[in-house]
Formats: sequence, C-alpha cells, structure tokens
Amino acid sequence: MNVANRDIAAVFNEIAELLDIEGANPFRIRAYRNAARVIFSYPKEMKNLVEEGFDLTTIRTIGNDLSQKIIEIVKTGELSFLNNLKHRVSPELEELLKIPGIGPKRVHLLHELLGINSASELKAALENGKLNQIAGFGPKLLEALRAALGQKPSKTKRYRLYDIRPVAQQIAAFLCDAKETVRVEIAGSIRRQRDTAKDIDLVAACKKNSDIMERFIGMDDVEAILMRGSTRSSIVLRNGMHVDLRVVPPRMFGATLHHFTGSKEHNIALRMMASKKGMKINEYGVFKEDILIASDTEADIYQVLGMPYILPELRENRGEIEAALENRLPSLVELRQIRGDLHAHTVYTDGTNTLKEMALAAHARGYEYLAITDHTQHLRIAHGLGEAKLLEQIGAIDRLNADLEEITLLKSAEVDILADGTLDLPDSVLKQLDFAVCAVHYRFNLSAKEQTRRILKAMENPCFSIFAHPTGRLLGLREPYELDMEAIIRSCADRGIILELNAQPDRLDIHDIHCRMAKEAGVKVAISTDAHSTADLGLMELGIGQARRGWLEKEDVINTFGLEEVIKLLRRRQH
DNA sequence: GCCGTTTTCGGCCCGACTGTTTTCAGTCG
Repeated sequence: MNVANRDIAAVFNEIAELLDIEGANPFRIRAYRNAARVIFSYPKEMKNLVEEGFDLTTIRTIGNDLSQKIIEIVKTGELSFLNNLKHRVSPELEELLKIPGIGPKRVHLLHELLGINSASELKAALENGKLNQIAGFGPKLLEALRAALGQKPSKTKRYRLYDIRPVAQQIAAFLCDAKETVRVEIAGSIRRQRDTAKDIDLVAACKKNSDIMERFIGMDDVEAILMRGSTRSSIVLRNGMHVDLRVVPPRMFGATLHHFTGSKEHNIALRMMASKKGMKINEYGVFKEDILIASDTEADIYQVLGMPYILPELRENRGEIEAALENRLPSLVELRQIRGDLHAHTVYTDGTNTLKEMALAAHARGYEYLAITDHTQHLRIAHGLGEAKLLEQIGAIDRLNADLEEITLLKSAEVDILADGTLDLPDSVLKQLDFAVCAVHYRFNLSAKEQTRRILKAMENPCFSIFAHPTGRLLGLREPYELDMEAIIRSCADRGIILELNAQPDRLDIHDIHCRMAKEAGVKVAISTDAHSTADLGLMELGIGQARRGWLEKEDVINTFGLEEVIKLLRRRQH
C-alpha cells in the first residue's frame, strides 16, 4: 500500500465537499480543507511519519481526530468515515458544485426537494419546469443555469502561467489608458507566480470620474459580463478566461492589491494575527479601533503588523508569516543573478538552432556558459545521439569554444535513464562530457518503489550530475510519476547531485514544494530552460518564478555561479 | 475539527455583487 500525501489531501477535500453539501458546521469543513492543503504541501510523506511513530498532531491544522484519520488512511488505504459519508451524501453531487452559480446550499436544496443527483438530472428538471417551484430560484438564476449547463463546467479549469500572464499584461496595459487612472496591477495567483491560474485578477487605482469600468467591460474580446458593479466587475473573454477588475481610490491601493494578491490562506492567517492585536484588516486597509492605520502600500500593511514586507511568491501560509516575524525571510533568487543555462538542445537532435546560434543567443543574454544537452540514442523520437554522433558533437563544441571569446559551451547530454537504472551511453563516452544531465523519458507507470529504485541506481553512476525534470509532470496533461522524492533528495544530498528546475511552461518541474525540500536538505537546484530554440532561452524567467515560490536564494541555484565554480560542482563526483 | 499571551470553551477573515427579497441568503474570491 503506497499512500502519498496527495491521496490523503484528496480524501480530506472530498470529505469537505460532501460535508458542505450536507450542511455541516462551516468551520469543521474548513478544518478538513486546511488540513488537506497543509498535507498536500508537507515536505515529508505522512506514510513515513506514521511508520516512524511521529506525533502528527504537532503539525499545524492536524489534531487528534485528523491524526487518527491519517493513520487509518495510511494503514488501510481507505477511510471508513468517508465511506459512511458517501452513503449519506451521493458523491455524484460534487459535479453539481462545478456549475457556476451552484454552491453547497443549492445542491442540498436541489437534492432534498427534487431528488436531483447529477448535472443531467438538473438539466431535465430545468427543461420540465420543476425548478421554478423552488423558492429562491428566480428567472435570472434559471437562465444562468441554462447557459452554464450548455457548456463544460468551468469553475475548476486552470491555465498555464505562460499562457495567461501575457493576456493579463495586455489588459492591464489597455486599462492604464483609462481616464483618471493612476495605476493598474495584476494581482492573484499570477502575481504570486503560481504555475497555473484560474482567472485574471486586476486592481486599479483611480480618481473620481474614471471611465475604467466602461473601458473594461467594453473591450473587444469580451464574450460575457458576469458581474458589473461600481467598484468590481467580472467578465469572460472569448478565449474562455475569466477576468476580475477591482477599482479603488489611490490611497487604498496597497491594501486592495494585497487583498486580491492573496493567497486566501495567507490573508486569513494575517487577519487572525491582526485580530489578536486588536486590529482588523480588510481590502481597504488595516484598522485599529475603526481608525485607518495603513492602506497606501503593501509594505505599510506589513509594517503596522510588526513584520517586514513579504514578497507575493511567498504568500501561501506555508511559514512565511512566522519567518517574517522572526526576521528570517529568504532573499529570493532573481533573474539578473543567472549566469548560464545548463540544459539546451540543437539541430543535432530535436532543437531548431545550431551550436553557434545557441551560443550567440546565450551570450546576448549576458551568460558566461551554456550546456549543450542533446538527447541520447534511446529517445528515437527526438533522433537521440549514439556514441559516434555525440563524439562528433564534442569535437564541434571544442572547435567552436576555441573561437568563442566571451561564452563557453559545456559538453553534455540529456542521457536517458533506462528501465533497469543504467544510463543510455557507456561510461567511456560519458566521461568525455563535462557532465551528464539524466532524465526519465519512458516507463512512467512503474510503482513508486520501482521507479525510485531505478533512479537511485542510475544516481550511483559518478557521471550523473543533474537530474532533469525529476517528476515528469506535464501541467494539465500528465500527472507526475510515482516517486519517493524524499529518498531521491537524500540521495542527491549524499552524492552531490543537482536537481533541475525545468522551466518549460508545461513542466516547471521540480515545483515549489520540492525546491524547499531540496534547499532544506542542502541540495542545489539548476534552473534550466531545456531550450529547443534560441527563443526558448527566455523561459528562464518562468523558472525563476517557480524557484522563488520555493524559497530559493542565489546560493541555492547553481547557475548563479560563475563558470569555474559550476564546473567544480558538476564534476566533483568524478574526482 | 482546530486551537490557546482572553487556553479546554467558544471562537474561527471579510466584503462585493446578484437575485429575489422588503432585509437577506448564497456565491465568490
């Protein structure tokens, strides 16, 4: 039985949904959701903690009851409480929650009064007029439901940061030109640099008589207006993305930007802290005895609460408030500190640019080095290189390096980790490289135990320097493969192996939680673009965002170091 | 269901907007 933290979190989240429909105490429901969130991003596997006999109630949000439930899930793979709950509340009802305009109260009502259990039954009731009988279901709501049922449920769809951020930037720039508008900022999860975002949140500072709302809802790409108020409006774009705009007077901008940047969990934690100090926080500012004491800037908000400014990337209630209070916030890594890229492809395999073009593009970014890491033979689909072809490339790089003055190409390869844990090229060849980047490209469906054993075996090879896209996830397309990341990180720490943070828009792998685990274990991270063209080198910024969410500082990231230091770190295993 | 410098009970963040109401519940973020 292998129960991962995400499985336990899923159980608790499902309990929360079902209890919500059942009409349980909202704070009890929140307790399950809070615990699910904490467990999902907890740096150690509950399974291991249970085996060690660790007292789970020492974890924030977990008390006696939930501790027992976790133990039951770990030991049996299921939870009798959830099974019983499912008998009382049909799990099918959860799909109704995905319909915009339908929350737990209405699901409960639909079920109790009309026996509705699913979206299709709701549709039938809508068509035969039964819904009209329910008090509180007026013509407008019915019309909204009719429209919503015509499309796929959209409450949970998330967009990649790479796709949604440019749209947000474009709209923000367009709104800046509105009358009496001082500034417009992107808030929400995009500002926090989350890998995906559900919608676009914008905050604007405007003086009186601004026409920004009209400008907003009148944009060319607006498909529908969901909500239209004097200070807040919500629209859907033709491409399906939801956009919210909040407008406030300039002197309250900081408080509002803070409120809509979130995360919700960070805000709640901050507000609870404030209330203990006799203060109240809302989207207009911090108040003490109803007197406004901070609202201009976000820094003011934190200052009156007695702590330094917390960067948006850290605002997840994952310990940043405690760190701020103790003055031990990390100094997050920045794009300008990056001095090279350690994962790039060329026309030798599936890249679109030559060695020289890649070298010049990296130099244009101010880099001192670029590692060429074309695929190896096993990856046929990418025309992976065999021994002869790789040796030819090594020669070509040597000749090119002799000509290049301000940048060095590093000789490497993205070496396949084969199913048996050996590497895809003989050691005699690997030893001619500066270092090897190793990755899993097939047999994703092994059990956690087998997959972990496969990779740990590969790590025994002293040429194995960087573990590329370690979890194999593809956002929205493929779940990460089963893997004991704690064991992998321990091995990296023992052997001096670097973990890659792959900056491709659909990878962003490893993600924030694993960055923190690596940092705490003393494992360095390489932020790499996995560039398949010169333009791809620009993806570095996306990787930096993820690294910052993972609390990484300059010294945690190997490619903030100069060439000599990098070579030393990457080759240390071979000496 | 959790939690505690107001500690084992009684709190638990806060407000905008909508629709269907005559003062508010539900949803959403």
